[in-house]
Amino acid sequence: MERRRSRPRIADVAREAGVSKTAVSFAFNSPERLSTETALRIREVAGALGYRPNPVARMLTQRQTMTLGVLTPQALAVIFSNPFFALFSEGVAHAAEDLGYELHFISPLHGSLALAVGRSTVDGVVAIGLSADHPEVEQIRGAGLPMVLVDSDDLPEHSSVVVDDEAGARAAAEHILSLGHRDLLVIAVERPASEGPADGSGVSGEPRRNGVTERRLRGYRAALLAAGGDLPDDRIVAGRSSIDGGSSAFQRAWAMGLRPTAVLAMSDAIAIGAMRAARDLGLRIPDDLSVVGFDDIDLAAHVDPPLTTVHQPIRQKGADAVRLLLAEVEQREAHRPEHIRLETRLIVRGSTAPVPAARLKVGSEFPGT
Amino acid sequence: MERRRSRPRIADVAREAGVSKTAVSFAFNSPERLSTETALRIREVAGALGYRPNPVARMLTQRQTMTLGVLTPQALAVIFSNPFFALFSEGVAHAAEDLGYELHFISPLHGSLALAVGRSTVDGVVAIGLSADHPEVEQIRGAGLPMVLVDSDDLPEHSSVVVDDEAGARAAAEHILSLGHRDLLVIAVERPASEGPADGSGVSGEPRRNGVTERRLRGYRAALLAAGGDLPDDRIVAGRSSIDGGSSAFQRAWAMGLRPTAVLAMSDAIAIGAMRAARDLGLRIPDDLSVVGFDDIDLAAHVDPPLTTVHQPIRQKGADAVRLLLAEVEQREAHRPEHIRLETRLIVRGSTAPVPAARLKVGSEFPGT
DNA sequence: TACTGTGACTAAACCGGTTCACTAAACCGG
DNA sequence: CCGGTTTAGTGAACCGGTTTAGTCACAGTA
Repeated sequence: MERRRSRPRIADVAREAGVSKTAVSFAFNSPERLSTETALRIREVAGALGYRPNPVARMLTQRQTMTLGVLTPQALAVIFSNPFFALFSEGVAHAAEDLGYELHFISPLHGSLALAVGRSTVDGVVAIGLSADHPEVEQIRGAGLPMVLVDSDDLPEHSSVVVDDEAGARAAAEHILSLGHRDLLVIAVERPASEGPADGSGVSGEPRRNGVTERRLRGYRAALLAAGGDLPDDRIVAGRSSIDGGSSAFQRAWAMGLRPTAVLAMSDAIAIGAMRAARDLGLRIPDDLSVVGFDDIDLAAHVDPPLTTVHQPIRQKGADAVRLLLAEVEQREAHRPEHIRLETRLIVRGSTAPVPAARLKVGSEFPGT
Repeated sequence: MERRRSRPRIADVAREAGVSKTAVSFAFNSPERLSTETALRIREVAGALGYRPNPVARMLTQRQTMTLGVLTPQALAVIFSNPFFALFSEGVAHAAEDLGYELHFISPLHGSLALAVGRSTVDGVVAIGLSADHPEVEQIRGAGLPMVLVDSDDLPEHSSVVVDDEAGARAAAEHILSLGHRDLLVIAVERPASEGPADGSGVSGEPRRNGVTERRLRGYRAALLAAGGDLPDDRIVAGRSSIDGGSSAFQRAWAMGLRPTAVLAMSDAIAIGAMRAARDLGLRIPDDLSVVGFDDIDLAAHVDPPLTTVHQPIRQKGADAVRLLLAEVEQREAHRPEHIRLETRLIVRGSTAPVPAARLKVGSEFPGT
């Protein structure tokens, strides 16, 4: 007696139940087309055999996978250690689950995002943090795969979700200026190595050239300009968007001789790292140094002192992206791309305070002006 | 002229290039079986047509998906907000990426994990935190899908990865005891609603009955027993494994009149929440209250004071699980399940200190003994 | 009795690839 | 020039389902 080691197929069930493959298929998908007894009997036989319809075969005939992709230019391992991304995924996951879709994370495979995209079996993609000129954007468009861009520059052909980064950054800078600070340090998110020039030069410490960083920088600048100051390049450093990244960026700035009274950080992780580094250097927060973050991750309210930061609706960003994507996936024809811009909001907590008296310059002028 | 709206198929490329489907397939998968020029020409035609082999069809014929599933009994949204899981995923993702596999997260779909498993197209699954008697374990075995269990009780048929929870918990308790503490509070991870009894009763605050909680409880007990004490049920409370969960669990204990000098928390998130709640109640840490966590997530070293905790190699757990799973996936026959047990290590930081003098009982006896 | 309709079920085509078995032509040493 | 091996390529079967277009038996109607 030969032992069948592979899973039973629809044909096995059909033979065993003495019906056609079609009948078995009907028994599962449209039982009303069969007499009640037949449908029941088929399902019984199927159960006894341990039959489970092969989902890959089903995907092939239905020409849809009921799976959505989340595309990121960074490795999964990096992604998961980023609290911002965790929140975003939460939003995406929630919406996808509600609508009955599975989720598939697409990140560079063997260093190649193109390869990963080619292999992936999804009905549509949410791309996060992918600059609009990234080559994969073109690849996905070429493949005719519906896509929603999040935190990119707007592309007319694709729906998109962004937050008003510029207004948020401006609010952060205005808050700091209103407290009398004039000597600022901006810590941006550095460009990851994978996006750097091929020769590997100038990778570390260089601000990312993508939309988010640019927009936030514009916001900071706008506030400073309105107050009669400006933001010279040597007041901008960059680091990885993590606690350690913020920590070492602040140390680097300190070593370069900078002695700011306030730090504008482009992410909460960076802000928290900067606070740690500052404290290790003997500074008290907010007495000696004010720090403002960006994002308002859950941790922000839980550090000591609680972090003043720019809140952005991260979960909602994920949920909205899925909603837009499904609108396109489910009614392919006659679909017009939609562009959503969500608002930000400054949340003042304990990490900012008036500029220390000792550092107060006469008339609160900007240094050198 | 009819516009072809669907993607080109292999037959289109074959026709356009004047060759057979087989040749096109060869051009991509085994070009050495074709003359160099033919292979090149076919690829050119394919490129011009924007042809991309349909990965679903490929999966069907190859009968493998090059995708691994990560199975969790909780909703994705919950998962992503859990730093422990983020670390674990990091380990899984790293290993999977190295080996050329995609990752697919499987979590309850419309509340049904069974449905999600049925739909998923994976070559094998890593199940985390699924108790061994969970019905889905049986379902997956029935489907003949390779599976590795993480943090469950060992099942002889499946490979598994666990850490030595009992020894870790014992080390934590011994540390606390050696500092003179006798009045302890244990905060366990509560059973999630989805695992509770159907009538919804007794869900909140009840410790989870899965292997991890049990093993850690045993470890705590062993240390206490060896020191001549014990761990009555009213010294154990439970909360969600999050900062807020720990916070409210501690508040609940306090409201019940408990005034411990030390807290043994079953996760760092809970420990951090307990510290916050304690501080809000006017307690100083570690002067008035010592707190020990479990896991050693990245944040543990970054809170104030830095958290004393039991380190477990979370990333490695993920990586090892993938390694074991692939051993089974890639050579289905003649495979013997393997069981890995990783070590834990107590990391003493700033959240634990000798019992406050005011609370020191004569002879350091246990209360009531 | 012939005609029409309906309920229950089926054979065959199809989804889009891969692969097995085979062939025609070129090559090759003796 | 012969028999055997390589090279380059092909047609058909196959993966495991769904779906289209019937077939067949039987009941109802004129």
